[in-house]
Amino acid sequence: MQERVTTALLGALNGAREKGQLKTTAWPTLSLDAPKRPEWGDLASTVAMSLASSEHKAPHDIAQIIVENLPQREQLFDRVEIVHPGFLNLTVKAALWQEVLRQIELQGDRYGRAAIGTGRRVLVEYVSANPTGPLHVGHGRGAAVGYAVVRLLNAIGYDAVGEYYINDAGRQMKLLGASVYARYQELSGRTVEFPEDGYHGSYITAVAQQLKEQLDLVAAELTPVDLETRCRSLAYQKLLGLIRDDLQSFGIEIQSWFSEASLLESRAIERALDELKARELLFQQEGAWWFRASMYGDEKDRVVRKQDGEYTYLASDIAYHHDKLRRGYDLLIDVFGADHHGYIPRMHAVMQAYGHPKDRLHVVLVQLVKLLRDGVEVKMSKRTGEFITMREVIDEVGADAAKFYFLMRDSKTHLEFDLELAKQRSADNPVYYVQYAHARICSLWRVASARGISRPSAGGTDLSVLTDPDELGLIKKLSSYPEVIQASALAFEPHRVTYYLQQLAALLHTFYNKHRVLPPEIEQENNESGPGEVLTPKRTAARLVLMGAVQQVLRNGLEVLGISAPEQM
RNA sequence: GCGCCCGUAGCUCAGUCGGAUAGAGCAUCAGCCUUCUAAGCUGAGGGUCGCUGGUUCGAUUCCAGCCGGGCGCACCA
Repeated sequence: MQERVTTALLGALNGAREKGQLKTTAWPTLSLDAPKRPEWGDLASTVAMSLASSEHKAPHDIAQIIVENLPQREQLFDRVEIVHPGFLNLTVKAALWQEVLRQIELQGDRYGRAAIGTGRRVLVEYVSANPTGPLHVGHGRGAAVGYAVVRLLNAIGYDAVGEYYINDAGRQMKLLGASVYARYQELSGRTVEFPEDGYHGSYITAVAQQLKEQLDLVAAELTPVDLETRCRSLAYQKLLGLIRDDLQSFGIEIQSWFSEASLLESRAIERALDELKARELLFQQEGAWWFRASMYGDEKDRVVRKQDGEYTYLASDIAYHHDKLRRGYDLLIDVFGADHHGYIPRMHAVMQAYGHPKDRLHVVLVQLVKLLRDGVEVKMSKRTGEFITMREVIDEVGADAAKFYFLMRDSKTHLEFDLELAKQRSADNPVYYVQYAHARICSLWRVASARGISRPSAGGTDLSVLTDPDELGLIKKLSSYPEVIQASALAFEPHRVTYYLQQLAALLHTFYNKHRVLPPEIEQENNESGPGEVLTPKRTAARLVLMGAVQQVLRNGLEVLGISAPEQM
């Protein structure tokens, strides 16, 4: 609908220019908002006001010119008004709104999808937690956001893939091995010194316990060093398996897993750095190799290879992003925890060092989650290994509620997550509010079929009876859904969808309480379906079509976020 | 000290490519189920959009400076 009106406005502007009434060559972007007050029409444009300065005309006069040149004015609009100082308020014909319902029925699951990104490949890297322990709540938010971003991009035509970068090389892995080794020794009655920066979490002991039998078999044949190495690889597999399981229970499907260690094995790090050397973007100083990040806006140059010959984490990351580019992705997205924001400039520098624009990489920041229980903060400490795991949250509140909560707020702002609140099956919990709207409509189908009323198709139903403000309000909301999806996807901001769904659900609940869709079971004298209206079969049919469209959009919206749409609650 | 993010109702937060009287949920108060799911609805109260300047016909939105909160500034990952 917005598209149709925008086209008409553009036609008016071009028409006026041909007649010499307007001179501006490049029109500003025509944005149409739904005005706050119903008497201001369905859609409003501020274009006349923004043209005022370049045209040297009063906004009101420009608006007048636009109105005079508006093509198909009679067919499209019931009312066209100019309001001081130059608002153009348009009231679209009800018949056109009703048309939206036919479109939704026709497009079904595809309603809201678009082809904007067709032919462009995107790689979204998210979670990427070290496989040295279970995922915690913060990872859960990153997972929900990353997954939703992938689905949103796919919805508007991009070929987007989610990838998990496994940090399975370097110091953290060594520490993991040493920690498990120490716990294993303890379990076998020997005492060894626990590594200084080792992992203290109780899950390490649990892993050691689980591996004990396996390790006992080989313990006698291996040197302590080899045994520790064995601990490392077994613990790594175990923990990565747990992470995969956790993500699966959370309903997150990650298409691709990329191992950091594979970069070392394949000498990809060397090759990636050689390429930088060839471009004279590496230099040696004090026995270390440095990347000239400062040439591309980072605050200083960064070490990629230490004095002792070891690569830094940045070296792996350079090679990893180099690899992503080589794999031919048009856009790279990294979902980072906000505590890594200092890393962004150097990654942008990497992009440019390889000759790409820096916005070829977009970083989505996800702020930390403040976990509460009954309003009291639950403290987490990485050092002692005491933290709330993602698994605990899923078990306690369910995957749907957890996802919705994580996606409710702009990911770059802090999020309070109250476990008790998220668990409550009440108005306090927005996910149920939205799902309930969906289930209520499904219930209509059940009752209708029990009473022998079949579901009408939009094409074969007279929708002209849908003129009530509540009905038109719902339709207008439905018609803006595709725009919401596009804007949300292009901004990488899934929270816009959760917000939209809550608004749509609110309109549905209001409608549902105020108006009837199906006739009452028993014939009644009073056959009112709402204030001053009579429920005729015609009205029932039209409203069923409307309900079907609302259900479709609720389902599509939940689907794109990876949240279920239950038929019964 | 430098850099990034945030500051909107008592609380948690939407909104902001500059627009008309700033929104939702929670909490508080008052109502609504013999008829399609009350996990719902209706109404009421509640705001110097952190502060001060600037740009503009118009600023919560853009710019600058301050104040407050979070995070980051390794030859760690």
